[in-house]
Amino acid sequence: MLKHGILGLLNYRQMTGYEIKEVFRNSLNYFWDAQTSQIYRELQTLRERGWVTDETDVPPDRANKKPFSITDEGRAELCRWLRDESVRTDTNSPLLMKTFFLGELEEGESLAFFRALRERSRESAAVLARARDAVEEYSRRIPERKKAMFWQMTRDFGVMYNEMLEKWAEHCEEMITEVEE
Amino acid sequence: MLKHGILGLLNYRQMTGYEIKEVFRNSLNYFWDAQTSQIYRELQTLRERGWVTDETDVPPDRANKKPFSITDEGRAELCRWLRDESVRTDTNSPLLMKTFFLGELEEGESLAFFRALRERSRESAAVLARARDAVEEYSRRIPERKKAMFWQMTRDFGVMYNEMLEKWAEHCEEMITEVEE
DNA sequence: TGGGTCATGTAACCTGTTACATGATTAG
DNA sequence: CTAATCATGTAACAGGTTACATGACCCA
Repeated sequence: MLKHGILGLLNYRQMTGYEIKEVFRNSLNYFWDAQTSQIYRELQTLRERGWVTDETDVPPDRANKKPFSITDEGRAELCRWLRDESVRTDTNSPLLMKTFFLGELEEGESLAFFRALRERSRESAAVLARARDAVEEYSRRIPERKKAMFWQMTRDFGVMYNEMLEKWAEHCEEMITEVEE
Repeated sequence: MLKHGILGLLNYRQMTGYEIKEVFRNSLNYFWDAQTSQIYRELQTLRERGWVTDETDVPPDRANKKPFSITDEGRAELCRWLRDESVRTDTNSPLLMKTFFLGELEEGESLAFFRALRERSRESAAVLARARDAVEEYSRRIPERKKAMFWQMTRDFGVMYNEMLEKWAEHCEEMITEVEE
């Protein structure tokens, strides 16, 4: 998966591994966490597959920089992946795994679990609220207005998911307290 | 993660690897996908850690069955995990990764993406609707009513997530068509 | 007796994580 | 000059996937 994320970024422009990491940390962080070690490794395999190249016509401004750019094969692969029907339906939720077995704990403890969840949800809501303007601001500086729309969609997902999560946690707390009476 | 799922199930009762697989396939399938190969491997490491044992007092009804049961250490570990604050916030969403770069495709294609998503969402909604009664039915046959409540919560999450997903997909389709005019 | 499903695995691989090492460049 | 941060990696591990192998049991 990270492979295609990297391809997507290199499709915008030539980048070094370090820059890729920065973009993930600053823009894609709320739906993907990328380790530098993995980024550098993936860049090697992408190069072996001929999807990216480190031979760029624009030489780096620093000696210790190693910029990569996407190849035509890489662009083809990016589109193939985007068109691919089989969108993994993000199964495997550690959150629900835990919830499923939460009946083993005392009422107080399971209540605390959902309260902590709501707390964290509120925190990310604050982050996402700021993200809206950041995306708008950034998109104003690039030519392709269309792309910014899809970036905003991922942020909107975050907002809606958060709202849902908070509602769900509340619902669970009610279920627990109703039984307790 | 699967380790603790297995511990949770063995905490209900003694089970073979095959039975564990069946429970995952029939009850936990909409939030976790477990391969048999992994289940058998995890059972070995759980045994090595002393959290489960294959030495059971109740001998299997079939020669080729190998039932496992949870140990006191296993139960302690299960509770430790349930109480653990650091609930991984399920980052890394392949769905959003794809959405982020969807601007590379034609409007028609990106619209098709969200329509397909809504279609799949409606399908799982139907499955989850049936799941409600299944959980109720099953819980009526066991003594611990309390546990069934948490099972229902995971189903409710599924329902709410699905609704959210459908709304989001609709919202995205609107964004695309509004720009297209 | 032969096909289905019950039942247990092994091996290779892929993706992501954790911990660590190291050199180059820049700002104070 | 020195500390921060820019920049590139390696090694070992953990968790999950894919493909395959194999034997027991049951029912028609």
